Amino acid sequence: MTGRVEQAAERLKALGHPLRLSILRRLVQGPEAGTPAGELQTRLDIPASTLSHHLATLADADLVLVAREGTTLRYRADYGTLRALTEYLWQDCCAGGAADDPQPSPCCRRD
Amino acid sequence: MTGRVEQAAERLKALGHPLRLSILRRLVQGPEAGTPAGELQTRLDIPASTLSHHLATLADADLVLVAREGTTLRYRADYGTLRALTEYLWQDCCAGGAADDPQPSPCCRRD
DNA sequence: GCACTATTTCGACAAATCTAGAATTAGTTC
DNA sequence: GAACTAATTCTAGATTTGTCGAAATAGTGC
Repeated sequence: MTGRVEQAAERLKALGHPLRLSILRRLVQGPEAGTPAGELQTRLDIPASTLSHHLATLADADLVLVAREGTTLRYRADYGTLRALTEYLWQDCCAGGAADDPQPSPCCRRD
Repeated sequence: MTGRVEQAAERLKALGHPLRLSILRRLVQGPEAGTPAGELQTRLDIPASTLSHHLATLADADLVLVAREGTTLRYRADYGTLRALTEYLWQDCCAGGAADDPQPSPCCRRD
């Protein structure tokens, strides 16, 4: 019974850490099939347990998906969730979220 | 000497709290001149000190601006920062941030 | 300056988060 | 099943965050 605001907040919070944002960037840049956790660990140069902790946070927020391939786990970005989140944030910023104020806010005016 | 990733993470983190997200929504929906802190307090029905704390967090992240008007402080959304943030997040999600992977990720494909 | 209102800052406590070494689980290969 | 690799879970300590009452500050009007 988690509301829209709560869910969006949870996901934004999950993105609100330099390491997790870096992880997501790598995943987006990596192959569509996903990037092995070990490769992330090597690239980011952090302890495996720390990485695993952050990956779990991202997965809990439905921002990344996992698939096992032998002994390695491949992580990849969940573009559906990411798109929904950016759209929500955008509407929050531009239209005030609800429908009771149809005209766009100044945020939308691009010069 | 704060990098782009760190700054984006700080701002996403600031948005990553239900109350702060609700505050921002109210500000976006409110008048362009800004919404008095007292009005936010009444609407959200939370202690003034708690609200002030969250407003400070949003202000520290440059997500909101303040202007004094007599004894009241009017808060309003900083659309410039919000737009930059959503754009950064969007590019992070769609193009991998850097220029070493020009073609868009599946995230951009809208059906 | 005094009373009054609006809002912030201080202080304290509980709860959540971050980090990372150690132990454990999952899977493969022989 | 033993040895090996990949990754997670456990555990603990340090730090940060969230909450909110009490006290302080900023501004207005008499």
